[in-house]
Amino acid sequence: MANARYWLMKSEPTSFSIQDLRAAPKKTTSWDGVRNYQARNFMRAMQRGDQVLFYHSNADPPSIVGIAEVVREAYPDQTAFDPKDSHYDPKSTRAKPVWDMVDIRLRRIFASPIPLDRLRDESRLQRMELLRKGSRLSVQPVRPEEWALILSLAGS
DNA sequence: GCCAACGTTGGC
DNA sequence: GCCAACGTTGGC
Repeated sequence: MANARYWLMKSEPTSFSIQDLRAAPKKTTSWDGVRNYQARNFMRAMQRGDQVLFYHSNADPPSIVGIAEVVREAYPDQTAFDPKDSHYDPKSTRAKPVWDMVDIRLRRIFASPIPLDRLRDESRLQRMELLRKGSRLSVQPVRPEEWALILSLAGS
């Protein structure tokens, strides 16, 4: 895993929580429903073995709650094809898919989630996309040094 | 529940 | 190409 890279993915726990991921078959899920080009492009850049911080947005408090791993690289998001799905997008067809998803598998749930406020306290994390005012990007890269610091905050 | 920030859409 | 209107995100 020398070349593993690091990412952060947001999910509202009322929609899909890290506990839901733990309960999923093989503790694995498809990260469907992303409808933002920048986030999609980051998913397309993901490689098997890349590590992912799992973030609970719209939570109390919003927090990084654990770690997952990319187990399948980008492939077409089927939910975009289904008119009955809330993520349906007629722009995306089976012949020319617009939206992709990846599969991730749970690695670890933090005993103590790291709240957003705690992250803001860290001068070394000030460049994180997550902390940028107005940032809404749901899939974003994380620098190796940020990853290391966050893991140290989570404890071993 | 509020609302600022953001991305997308569509009229022109 | 501009930009107002709109819908969504997500912290508070």
